[in-house]
Amino acid sequence: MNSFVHDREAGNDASLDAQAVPRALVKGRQTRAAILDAALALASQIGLEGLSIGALAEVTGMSKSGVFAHFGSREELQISVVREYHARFEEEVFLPALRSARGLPRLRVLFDRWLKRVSVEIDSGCIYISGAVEFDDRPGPVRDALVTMVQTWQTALARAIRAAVSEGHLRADTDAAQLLFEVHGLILALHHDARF
Amino acid sequence: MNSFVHDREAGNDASLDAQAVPRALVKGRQTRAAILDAALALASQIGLEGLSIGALAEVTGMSKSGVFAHFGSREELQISVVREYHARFEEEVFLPALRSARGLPRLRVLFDRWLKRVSVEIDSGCIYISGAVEFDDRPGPVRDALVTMVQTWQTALARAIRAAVSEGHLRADTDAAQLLFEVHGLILALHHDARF
DNA sequence: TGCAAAATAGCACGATCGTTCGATTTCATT
DNA sequence: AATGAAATCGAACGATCGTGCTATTTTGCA
Repeated sequence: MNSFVHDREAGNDASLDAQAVPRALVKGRQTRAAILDAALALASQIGLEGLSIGALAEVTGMSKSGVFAHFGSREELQISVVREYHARFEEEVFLPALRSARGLPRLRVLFDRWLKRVSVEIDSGCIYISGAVEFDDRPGPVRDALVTMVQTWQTALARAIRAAVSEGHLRADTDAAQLLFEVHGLILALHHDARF
Repeated sequence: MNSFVHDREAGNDASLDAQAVPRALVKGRQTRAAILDAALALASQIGLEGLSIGALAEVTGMSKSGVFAHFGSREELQISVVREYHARFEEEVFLPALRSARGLPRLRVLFDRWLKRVSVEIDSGCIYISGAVEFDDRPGPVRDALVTMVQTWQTALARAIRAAVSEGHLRADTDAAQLLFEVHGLILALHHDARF
């Protein structure tokens, strides 16, 4: 479900939508996507905790209950935002890197795009980072979702580092975890300085 | 006012309190300090934005308006918390380092205590870090106070680095800003991993 | 073109928020 | 002990929050 390449088994639940299922319900998905889009922008600015259904309704021009009905609860909305951010992150950072050669080239693209997303697109902060700070002391499903997403990304990155090592592009004695930690620190410091 | 060693001119506004001023008002300061103590603990856990006067009143066992009267506004309360955190940070991290020899020894103590404060005392998150994330998109006095405090600390640290260079403890071509950036990244990554 | 279902709106609820204000208690000084 | 100021309380306000209902509109298919 949260992919980043691994696990591709029970995936295709979107193949027979408009035909087998009696009601096609397109409009619903559309507005839901529009709401999620606005929610993502809002959450990037004021944080996942600051996200309110009322503000979201005002931005999208619909009623509070109309927005609410799409998610069933505020918590589910927050989780949906996290998932949406994850999907976009994957699409803009991870997937393009797959077109580069395994090893250092791919690792470079990964790092490059990550860095760009954090520094250039600075108008909308990284939800992985702000979410980690907001929910580090707040157990629950939202925190769980965040942890899962961040871990997925870190794992994918670690895999890319190890690939670069096994390709001979990085020194054989490279400590993948250590390098990952340092790169992560660099990104965090950059994000901090750029936004604050 | 926010010290970290520099500027020591118009400082002593606490010398003639209990005598020259007609009314001594001790109790007021006391409870204010108690409230601030609770506020600091609360803000460290749920963030400066999550800080609410109602919760603070419940924790301290007094009425909402009683708490409120000490600060005049929620914003002023938040700023007071930032200042209090700053004061404690200075006392626990910066001042002890002054007892070590100028140069690398002092820099070591600074880094050591900073790291300890961020990782060991992990139960209460760093307000510099969480505040930066919460207020990076929220202009106003609280953000201004945070920026000032963080900058004060960074400046002090940069000064210590340059001192270590001029003492010959670090290579003469050391880029202080770069080293500061890297150390900062290390702290941020550590804080992230430890709490999340 | 109808009809059922899905999508959305409207309204109200209890809770909590920051803040105001007048009454009351606690305190330091004469 | 009396007094005036400082500290604290209690109640209320308007606003906003998430959420639960019941209408009403919109949609997709026969």
